[in-house]
Amino acid sequence: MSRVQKKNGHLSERLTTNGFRFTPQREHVYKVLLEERDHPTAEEVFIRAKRVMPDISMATVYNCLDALVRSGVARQVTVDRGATRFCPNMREHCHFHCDTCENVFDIDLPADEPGIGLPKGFKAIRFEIAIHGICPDCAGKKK
Amino acid sequence: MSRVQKKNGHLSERLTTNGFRFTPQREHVYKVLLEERDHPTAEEVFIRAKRVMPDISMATVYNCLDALVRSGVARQVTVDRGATRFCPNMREHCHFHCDTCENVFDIDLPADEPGIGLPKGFKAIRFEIAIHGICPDCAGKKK
DNA sequence: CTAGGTGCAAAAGGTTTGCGGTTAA
DNA sequence: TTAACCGCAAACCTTTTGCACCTAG
Repeated sequence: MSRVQKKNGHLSERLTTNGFRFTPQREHVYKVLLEERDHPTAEEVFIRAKRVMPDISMATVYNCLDALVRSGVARQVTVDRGATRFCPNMREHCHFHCDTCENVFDIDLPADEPGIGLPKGFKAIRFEIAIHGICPDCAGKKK
Repeated sequence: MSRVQKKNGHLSERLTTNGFRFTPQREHVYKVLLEERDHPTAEEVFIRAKRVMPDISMATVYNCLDALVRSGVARQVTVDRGATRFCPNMREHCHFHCDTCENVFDIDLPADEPGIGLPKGFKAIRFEIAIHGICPDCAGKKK
Protein backbone atom coordinates (compact mmCIF):
# COMPACT_ATOMS: atom_id res chain seq x y z
CA MET A 1 0.00 0.00 0.00
CA SER A 2 2.71 2.44 0.99
CA ARG A 3 4.57 1.16 -2.02
CA VAL A 4 1.70 2.23 -4.23
CA GLN A 5 1.58 5.64 -2.55
CA LYS A 6 5.28 6.04 -3.12
CA LYS A 7 4.91 4.96 -6.75
CA ASN A 8 2.20 7.53 -7.32
CA GLY A 9 4.38 10.29 -5.93
CA HIS A 10 7.03 8.97 -8.25
CA LEU A 11 4.50 8.89 -11.10
CA SER A 12 3.71 12.60 -10.85
CA GLU A 13 7.39 13.41 -11.11
CA ARG A 14 8.00 10.97 -13.95
CA LEU A 15 5.15 12.40 -15.98
CA THR A 16 6.00 16.06 -15.47
CA THR A 17 9.74 15.63 -16.10
CA ASN A 18 8.78 14.00 -19.39
CA GLY A 19 6.52 16.86 -20.44
CA PHE A 20 3.23 15.19 -19.48
CA ARG A 21 0.64 16.42 -17.03
CA PHE A 22 -0.27 14.44 -13.93
CA THR A 23 -4.01 13.86 -14.30
CA PRO A 24 -6.48 11.77 -12.28
CA GLN A 25 -6.97 9.53 -15.32
CA ARG A 26 -3.27 8.82 -15.66
CA GLU A 27 -2.93 8.15 -11.95
CA HIS A 28 -5.85 5.75 -12.06
CA VAL A 29 -4.71 3.90 -15.19
CA TYR A 30 -1.31 3.41 -13.56
CA LYS A 31 -3.00 2.11 -10.41
CA VAL A 32 -4.97 -0.38 -12.54
CA LEU A 33 -1.72 -1.62 -14.11
CA LEU A 34 -0.15 -2.13 -10.68
CA GLU A 35 -3.15 -3.88 -9.16
CA GLU A 36 -3.01 -7.00 -11.32
CA ARG A 37 0.27 -7.77 -12.97
CA ASP A 38 -1.33 -9.84 -15.69
CA HIS A 39 -0.28 -7.82 -18.76
CA PRO A 40 -3.72 -6.50 -19.68
CA THR A 41 -4.58 -5.17 -23.12
CA ALA A 42 -5.75 -1.57 -23.52
CA GLU A 43 -9.33 -2.80 -23.58
CA GLU A 44 -8.86 -4.75 -20.34
CA VAL A 45 -7.36 -1.66 -18.73
CA PHE A 46 -10.37 0.30 -19.99
CA ILE A 47 -12.82 -2.15 -18.42
CA ARG A 48 -10.99 -2.15 -15.08
CA ALA A 49 -10.55 1.62 -15.08
CA LYS A 50 -14.27 2.17 -15.67
CA ARG A 51 -15.15 0.34 -12.46
CA VAL A 52 -13.84 3.34 -10.50
CA MET A 53 -13.96 6.04 -13.18
CA PRO A 54 -17.08 5.25 -15.24
CA ASP A 55 -16.76 8.17 -17.65
CA ILE A 56 -13.24 7.42 -18.83
CA SER A 57 -13.03 6.78 -22.55
CA MET A 58 -11.04 4.33 -24.62
CA ALA A 59 -9.18 7.20 -26.28
CA THR A 60 -8.11 8.47 -22.87
CA VAL A 61 -6.95 5.02 -21.82
CA TYR A 62 -4.76 4.85 -24.94
CA ASN A 63 -3.52 8.37 -24.23
CA CYS A 64 -2.73 7.53 -20.59
CA LEU A 65 -0.97 4.28 -21.44
CA ASP A 66 1.10 6.08 -24.03
CA ALA A 67 2.06 8.78 -21.52
CA LEU A 68 3.02 6.09 -18.98
CA VAL A 69 5.17 4.27 -21.52
CA ARG A 70 6.88 7.48 -22.68
CA SER A 71 7.49 8.45 -19.06
CA GLY A 72 9.28 5.18 -18.43
CA VAL A 73 6.93 3.71 -15.82
CA ALA A 74 5.34 1.05 -18.04
CA ARG A 75 6.20 -1.02 -21.10
CA GLN A 76 4.37 -2.12 -24.16
CA VAL A 77 4.65 -5.87 -24.51
CA THR A 78 4.99 -7.14 -28.07
CA VAL A 79 4.72 -10.84 -27.42
CA ASP A 80 1.92 -11.86 -29.75
CA ARG A 81 0.01 -10.48 -32.71
CA GLY A 82 -3.11 -9.68 -30.68
CA ALA A 83 -3.83 -6.40 -28.96
CA THR A 84 -0.93 -4.61 -27.29
CA ARG A 85 -0.40 -5.52 -23.65
CA PHE A 86 1.01 -3.31 -20.92
CA CYS A 87 3.36 -4.09 -18.08
CA PRO A 88 4.48 -1.87 -15.16
CA ASN A 89 7.49 -4.11 -14.45
CA MET A 90 10.48 -2.04 -15.52
CA ARG A 91 13.11 -4.56 -14.44
CA GLU A 92 15.05 -6.36 -17.14
CA HIS A 93 12.94 -9.40 -17.86
CA CYS A 94 11.45 -11.62 -20.56
CA HIS A 95 7.87 -12.57 -21.30
CA PHE A 96 6.43 -16.03 -21.57
CA HIS A 97 3.32 -16.32 -23.72
CA CYS A 98 1.22 -19.43 -23.27
CA ASP A 99 0.00 -20.64 -26.67
CA THR A 100 -3.01 -22.27 -25.00
CA CYS A 101 -4.46 -19.74 -22.53
CA GLU A 102 -2.76 -16.71 -24.09
CA ASN A 103 -1.65 -15.45 -20.70
CA VAL A 104 1.66 -13.64 -20.39
CA PHE A 105 4.07 -14.29 -17.51
CA ASP A 106 7.12 -12.34 -16.42
CA ILE A 107 10.32 -14.37 -16.51
CA ASP A 108 13.07 -12.82 -14.43
CA LEU A 109 16.19 -14.46 -15.79
CA PRO A 110 17.61 -13.64 -19.19
CA ALA A 111 16.48 -17.01 -20.50
CA ASP A 112 18.49 -16.89 -23.67
CA GLU A 113 17.95 -20.50 -24.57
CA PRO A 114 14.57 -22.24 -24.68
CA GLY A 115 14.00 -24.32 -21.57
CA ILE A 116 16.85 -22.69 -19.66
CA GLY A 117 15.98 -20.38 -16.80
CA LEU A 118 12.26 -21.07 -16.96
CA PRO A 119 10.35 -21.78 -13.74
CA LYS A 120 9.23 -25.38 -13.25
CA GLY A 121 6.36 -26.46 -15.46
CA PHE A 122 6.84 -23.96 -18.27
CA LYS A 123 7.51 -25.58 -21.62
CA ALA A 124 9.15 -23.38 -24.26
CA ILE A 125 8.29 -24.06 -27.88
CA ARG A 126 9.95 -21.13 -29.60
CA PHE A 127 11.41 -17.81 -28.68
CA GLU A 128 11.92 -14.52 -30.41
CA ILE A 129 14.50 -11.84 -29.70
CA ALA A 130 13.78 -8.37 -31.00
CA ILE A 131 16.42 -5.68 -30.75
CA HIS A 132 15.32 -2.08 -31.26
CA GLY A 133 17.73 0.68 -32.10
CA ILE A 134 19.31 2.61 -34.98
CA CYS A 135 20.74 0.93 -38.08
CA PRO A 136 24.06 2.04 -39.62
CA ASP A 137 22.36 3.94 -42.48
CA CYS A 138 20.15 6.00 -40.18
CA ALA A 139 22.96 6.61 -37.68
CA GLY A 140 25.02 8.02 -40.54
CA LYS A 141 22.30 10.33 -41.80
CA LYS A 142 21.74 11.88 -38.37
CA LYS A 143 25.21 13.46 -38.35
CA MET B 1 18.75 -20.06 -58.92
CA SER B 2 19.14 -23.80 -58.48
CA ARG B 3 18.77 -23.10 -54.78
CA VAL B 4 15.36 -21.57 -55.46
CA GLN B 5 14.39 -24.54 -57.60
CA LYS B 6 15.42 -26.89 -54.84
CA LYS B 7 13.48 -24.81 -52.30
CA ASN B 8 10.34 -24.97 -54.40
CA GLY B 9 10.59 -28.75 -54.65
CA HIS B 10 11.02 -28.69 -50.92
CA LEU B 11 8.06 -26.34 -50.62
CA SER B 12 5.62 -28.72 -52.31
CA GLU B 13 6.61 -31.45 -49.88
CA ARG B 14 6.44 -29.17 -46.86
CA LEU B 15 2.96 -27.97 -47.76
CA THR B 16 1.49 -31.37 -48.54
CA THR B 17 2.96 -33.10 -45.49
CA ASN B 18 1.32 -30.38 -43.41
CA GLY B 19 -2.09 -30.88 -44.99
CA PHE B 20 -1.92 -27.93 -47.38
CA ARG B 21 -2.15 -27.97 -51.15
CA PHE B 22 0.70 -26.84 -53.33
CA THR B 23 -0.88 -24.09 -55.43
CA PRO B 24 0.63 -21.61 -57.90
CA GLN B 25 -0.27 -18.78 -55.53
CA ARG B 26 1.59 -20.34 -52.62
CA GLU B 27 4.61 -21.10 -54.77
CA HIS B 28 4.66 -17.52 -56.00
CA VAL B 29 4.19 -15.93 -52.57
CA TYR B 30 7.09 -18.04 -51.30
CA LYS B 31 9.23 -16.93 -54.26
CA VAL B 32 8.41 -13.31 -53.43
CA LEU B 33 9.56 -13.86 -49.85
CA LEU B 34 12.85 -15.38 -51.03
CA GLU B 35 13.58 -12.71 -53.63
CA GLU B 36 14.09 -9.83 -51.20
CA ARG B 37 14.94 -10.73 -47.65
CA ASP B 38 13.64 -7.45 -46.28
CA HIS B 39 10.86 -8.74 -44.01
CA PRO B 40 7.90 -7.44 -46.03
CA THR B 41 4.45 -6.96 -44.58
CA ALA B 42 1.49 -8.87 -46.02
CA GLU B 43 0.59 -5.80 -48.06
CA GLU B 44 4.12 -5.50 -49.47
CA VAL B 45 4.01 -9.18 -50.42
CA PHE B 46 0.64 -8.52 -52.07
CA ILE B 47 2.06 -5.63 -54.15
CA ARG B 48 5.10 -7.66 -55.25
CA ALA B 49 3.04 -10.78 -55.97
CA LYS B 50 0.65 -8.80 -58.19
CA ARG B 51 3.50 -7.81 -60.50
CA VAL B 52 3.60 -11.39 -61.79
CA MET B 53 0.13 -12.60 -60.74
CA PRO B 54 -2.16 -9.58 -61.19
CA ASP B 55 -5.38 -11.29 -60.10
CA ILE B 56 -4.12 -12.48 -56.73
CA SER B 57 -6.13 -11.06 -53.81
CA MET B 58 -5.14 -9.83 -50.39
CA ALA B 59 -7.14 -12.65 -48.76
CA THR B 60 -5.16 -15.20 -50.77
CA VAL B 61 -1.87 -13.59 -49.76
CA TYR B 62 -2.87 -13.90 -46.11
CA ASN B 63 -3.97 -17.47 -46.72
CA CYS B 64 -0.70 -18.34 -48.48
CA LEU B 65 1.48 -16.69 -45.85
CA ASP B 66 -0.40 -18.57 -43.14
CA ALA B 67 0.08 -21.87 -44.98
CA LEU B 68 3.81 -21.13 -45.38
CA VAL B 69 4.17 -20.32 -41.68
CA ARG B 70 2.23 -23.43 -40.63
CA SER B 71 4.33 -25.54 -42.97
CA GLY B 72 7.51 -24.32 -41.33
CA VAL B 73 9.08 -22.55 -44.30
CA ALA B 74 8.50 -18.96 -43.12
CA ARG B 75 8.10 -17.09 -39.87
CA GLN B 76 5.93 -14.29 -38.66
CA VAL B 77 8.09 -11.53 -37.24
CA THR B 78 6.67 -9.81 -34.18
CA VAL B 79 9.20 -7.03 -33.83
CA ASP B 80 6.97 -3.95 -33.80
CA ARG B 81 3.32 -3.04 -33.40
CA GLY B 82 2.81 -2.33 -37.09
CA ALA B 83 1.67 -4.84 -39.68
CA THR B 84 2.96 -8.39 -39.37
CA ARG B 85 6.16 -9.03 -41.29
CA PHE B 86 7.28 -12.30 -42.85
CA CYS B 87 10.69 -13.91 -43.05
CA PRO B 88 11.77 -17.08 -44.91
CA ASN B 89 14.94 -17.39 -42.81
CA MET B 90 14.32 -20.44 -40.62
CA ARG B 91 17.75 -20.39 -38.96
CA GLU B 92 17.93 -19.43 -35.30
CA HIS B 93 18.34 -15.68 -35.42
CA CYS B 94 17.22 -12.36 -33.93
CA HIS B 95 15.68 -9.33 -35.54
CA PHE B 96 16.93 -5.78 -35.39
CA HIS B 97 14.29 -3.12 -35.87
CA CYS B 98 15.53 0.35 -36.75
CA ASP B 99 13.47 2.93 -34.88
CA THR B 100 14.18 5.50 -37.59
CA CYS B 101 13.66 3.77 -40.97
CA GLU B 102 11.56 0.91 -39.55
CA ASN B 103 13.54 -1.65 -41.53
CA VAL B 104 14.14 -5.08 -40.03
CA PHE B 105 17.51 -6.82 -40.26
CA ASP B 106 18.45 -10.41 -39.50
CA ILE B 107 21.05 -10.78 -36.76
CA ASP B 108 22.73 -14.15 -36.81
CA LEU B 109 24.21 -14.41 -33.36
CA PRO B 110 22.15 -14.98 -30.24
CA ALA B 111 22.85 -11.41 -29.17
CA ASP B 112 21.60 -11.83 -25.65
CA GLU B 113 22.94 -8.51 -24.44
CA PRO B 114 22.33 -5.21 -26.17
CA GLY B 115 25.35 -4.07 -28.12
CA ILE B 116 26.95 -7.51 -28.02
CA GLY B 117 27.02 -9.53 -31.18
CA LEU B 118 25.64 -6.76 -33.35
CA PRO B 119 27.34 -5.99 -36.67
CA LYS B 120 29.34 -2.75 -36.82
CA GLY B 121 27.21 0.41 -36.93
CA PHE B 122 24.07 -0.99 -35.27
CA LYS B 123 23.13 0.75 -32.05
CA ALA B 124 20.81 -1.14 -29.72
CA ILE B 125 18.43 0.91 -27.57
CA ARG B 126 16.29 -1.81 -26.06
CA PHE B 127 15.56 -5.46 -26.61
CA GLU B 128 12.69 -7.77 -25.96
CA ILE B 129 12.71 -11.51 -25.47
CA ALA B 130 9.44 -13.36 -25.99
CA ILE B 131 9.19 -17.04 -25.17
CA HIS B 132 6.23 -18.96 -26.53
CA GLY B 133 5.10 -22.27 -25.14
CA ILE B 134 2.76 -23.88 -22.63
CA CYS B 135 2.33 -22.65 -19.07
CA PRO B 136 2.12 -25.08 -16.11
CA ASP B 137 -1.66 -24.72 -15.78
CA CYS B 138 -2.36 -25.55 -19.41
CA ALA B 139 0.20 -28.36 -19.49
CA GLY B 140 -1.60 -29.89 -16.51
CA LYS B 141 -5.04 -29.66 -18.08
CA LYS B 142 -3.92 -31.37 -21.30
CA LYS B 143 -3.19 -34.64 -19.49
C1' DC C 1 -4.16 32.13 -18.66
C1' DT C 2 -3.26 28.40 -22.00
C1' DA C 3 -1.03 24.30 -23.69
C1' DG C 4 -2.23 19.99 -23.05
C1' DG C 5 -5.76 16.54 -21.78
C1' DT C 6 -10.46 14.62 -21.88
C1' DG C 7 -14.62 12.40 -23.95
C1' DC C 8 -17.13 11.44 -27.92
C1' DA C 9 -17.77 9.82 -32.39
C1' DA C 10 -16.01 8.78 -36.65
C1' DA C 11 -12.17 7.07 -39.46
C1' DA C 12 -8.25 4.44 -40.40
C1' DG C 13 -5.37 0.54 -40.65
C1' DG C 14 -4.68 -4.48 -40.58
C1' DT C 15 -6.76 -8.94 -40.67
C1' DT C 16 -10.53 -12.26 -41.02
C1' DT C 17 -14.71 -14.21 -42.86
C1' DG C 18 -18.68 -15.69 -45.87
C1' DC C 19 -19.74 -17.12 -50.22
C1' DG C 20 -20.06 -18.77 -55.07
C1' DG C 21 -17.05 -20.56 -58.34
C1' DT C 22 -12.45 -23.19 -59.26
C1' DT C 23 -8.77 -26.66 -58.87
C1' DA C 24 -5.03 -29.76 -56.91
C1' DA C 25 -4.63 -34.36 -55.42
C1' DT D 1 -14.48 -36.53 -57.55
C1' DT D 2 -14.27 -33.38 -53.81
C1' DA D 3 -12.21 -31.06 -49.99
C1' DA D 4 -9.42 -27.37 -50.18
C1' DC D 5 -8.51 -23.03 -52.28
C1' DC D 6 -9.35 -18.78 -54.91
C1' DG D 7 -11.08 -13.90 -55.48
C1' DC D 8 -14.27 -10.57 -54.02
C1' DA D 9 -16.56 -7.78 -50.75
C1' DA D 10 -18.02 -6.96 -46.37
C1' DA D 11 -17.18 -7.41 -41.49
C1' DC D 12 -14.25 -7.09 -37.53
C1' DC D 13 -11.02 -5.55 -34.13
C1' DT D 14 -7.62 -2.45 -32.55
C1' DT D 15 -5.87 2.00 -32.69
C1' DT D 16 -5.85 6.85 -34.15
C1' DT D 17 -7.84 11.34 -35.09
C1' DG D 18 -10.74 15.70 -35.17
C1' DC D 19 -13.20 18.58 -32.40
C1' DA D 20 -15.38 21.18 -28.55
C1' DC D 21 -14.90 21.54 -23.85
C1' DC D 22 -12.08 21.34 -19.62
C1' DT D 23 -8.10 21.67 -16.33
C1' DA D 24 -3.28 21.27 -14.38
C1' DG D 25 0.59 24.03 -13.97
